[in-house]
Amino acid sequence: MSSSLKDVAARAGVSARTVSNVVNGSARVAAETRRRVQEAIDELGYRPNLAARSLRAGRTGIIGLAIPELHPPYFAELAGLLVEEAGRRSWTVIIDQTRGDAEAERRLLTGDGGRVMDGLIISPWALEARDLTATARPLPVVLLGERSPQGLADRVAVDNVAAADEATAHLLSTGRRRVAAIGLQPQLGNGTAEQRAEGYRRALRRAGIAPRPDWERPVDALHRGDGARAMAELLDGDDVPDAVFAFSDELALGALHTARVRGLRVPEDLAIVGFDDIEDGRFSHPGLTTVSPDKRQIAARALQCLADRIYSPRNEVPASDLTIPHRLVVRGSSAPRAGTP
Amino acid sequence: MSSSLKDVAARAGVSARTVSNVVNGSARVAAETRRRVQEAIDELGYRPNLAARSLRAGRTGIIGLAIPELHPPYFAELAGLLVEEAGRRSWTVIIDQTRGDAEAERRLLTGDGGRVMDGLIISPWALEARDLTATARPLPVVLLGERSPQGLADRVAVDNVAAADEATAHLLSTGRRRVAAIGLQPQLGNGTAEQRAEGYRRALRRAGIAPRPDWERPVDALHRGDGARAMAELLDGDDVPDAVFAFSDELALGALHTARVRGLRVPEDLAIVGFDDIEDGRFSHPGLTTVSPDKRQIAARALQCLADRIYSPRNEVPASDLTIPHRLVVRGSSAPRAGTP
DNA sequence: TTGAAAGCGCTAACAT
DNA sequence: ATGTTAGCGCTTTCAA
Repeated sequence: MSSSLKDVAARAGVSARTVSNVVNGSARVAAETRRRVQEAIDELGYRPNLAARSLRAGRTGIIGLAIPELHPPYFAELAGLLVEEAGRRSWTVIIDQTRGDAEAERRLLTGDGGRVMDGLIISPWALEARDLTATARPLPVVLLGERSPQGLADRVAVDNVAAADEATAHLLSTGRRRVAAIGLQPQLGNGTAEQRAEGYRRALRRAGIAPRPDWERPVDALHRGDGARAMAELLDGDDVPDAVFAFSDELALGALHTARVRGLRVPEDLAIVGFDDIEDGRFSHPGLTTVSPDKRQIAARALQCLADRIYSPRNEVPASDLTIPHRLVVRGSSAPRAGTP
Repeated sequence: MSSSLKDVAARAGVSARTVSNVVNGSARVAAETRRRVQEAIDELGYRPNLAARSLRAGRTGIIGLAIPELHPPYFAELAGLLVEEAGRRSWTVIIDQTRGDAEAERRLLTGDGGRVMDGLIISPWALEARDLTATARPLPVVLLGERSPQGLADRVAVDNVAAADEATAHLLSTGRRRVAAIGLQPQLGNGTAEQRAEGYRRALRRAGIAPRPDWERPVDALHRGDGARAMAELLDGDDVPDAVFAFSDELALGALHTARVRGLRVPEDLAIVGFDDIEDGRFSHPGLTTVSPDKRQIAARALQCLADRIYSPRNEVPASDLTIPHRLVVRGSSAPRAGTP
């Protein structure tokens, strides 16, 4: 067993109180005493027991991040930023993968199995905001994405409808009229895909184009393979689109893959736009046009929300619903066809 | 404040002991008592305080994962697998990003700032194994990658020399003779790049080719941009290679990017092989030939090492040095040139 | 089967 | 400036 405050105190011939003061640099301690204590600490290799400290403080300094999966580039980047920003606040981050399992999400939210985390940032997949309210949680929670939780919890997200509208409008502006969508998830409750579909349709209608259900392709997950499959379905149809708006960059890269395997030229035969601005899209061929959410801001704001709640006097900070800026990054995959203005 | 064991006990009219028994499902409790207690738990929304439990148990159930950065696909995939495998053991994972900072790595290892973690899995960047021994740690540590710690700590890694040798030999077998390398990191202590360079040179020599220092390109990091830059340097040289072995897939994808921007055909004009088998390489054009380490096994074995130490009676499990299998996955980026056998 | 109580390591209120 | 001590919430030994 490693040594405790008491051991150090004994060795230095002082009381636990004094050692605690030295460790925390808090109260004033005589220089000579401090030296003796520090010596004892070094000799014993003393390290404060954080469990004890947490028990005392009623706080652990640990926050949770719950995402469907860690490895997709979007989540990996976001998680990296959250860990980094959390570090600034001296918080450490526990990562949980919910794998799109409603039960896992619920368990995290209700804190079954015990309270370690001071707060939770969750990117829901299966659950809707409404599910959250059902559970009595003393735990501060921030939702990433999702539809508006109507004051039931904090939420940080981009304006998905507007962003999807812009992306689609951009494709239309390059002269394409036959724009398909990849990435609908009718089976899901979190609403993100639905919002992007709505923006997509809105842009079409504004251009006088009637949305075609057969050009709104559903997917199981947002991985490259799903995008590749959906693209293949589109190309196997009677009527082939000349542009695709994919609801994530990974879907877009999958679609790009299929297009090239099938011998289509991108962007000449098929233009593609994605969503997320992951690094791969900057190095693909052609470069991927995409909606770029300000990920660092998502991370920073989510943590700010959490901090407000954790440090606020006895709950009742009004729930905030923050919209994070995004911008359309145009690259080669949606270049205008030769001859188009 | 949320309710404690005592509150539940009071409400149910039993002692804390009994509530504890119910919560842990441990000792035998009369059905009727259990029901009353459970009712009180539900009513009060009781959740065990894990800090208290940890303090008692002397264990937190939390392990640390320290990696340079979370977002590179290789680390993201590995981290995802580690989180998943840790879950099987009912461990949660705290993630730290060391950003290649020796001081950060050292701090994690020495446990300055206190003990929360029961163990640490670290992928060192700046530190060498030798640095580890300098610190008196009661903390179980597993090294990922690195050179052999000579019994000073557990280590899990692929055979980098052999793998690099295979990759290079594969390029030679497709008829290329002018094989360059991208990814040396002479400033680093962890040895991985050095081992891969060694394997690369070994294969060249075996084929009767003298390694050329100007074709061993150093990089600052393993990102796509670094690979793109290194490739540009190679192409700007007097003498241009017909193949490149990149020490990571990201470097390889960056190199591929540059090659295509410069109008080179891959694999006809330039063959490329990477290392890591990240998902992007499966969807790039052409598909990326790569060394594929068994990442799940890396994760599983690392956790096993940790478990052995954490649960072993009073230290002194001999340090293990595990070699994880890898295989060469051949894709389009290294296809033989037409006319080559 | 259940209760009473000690103690894990730390901080802070109170005392000197 | 430093010592003494209660108590954070839990598990578990000892008793009943």
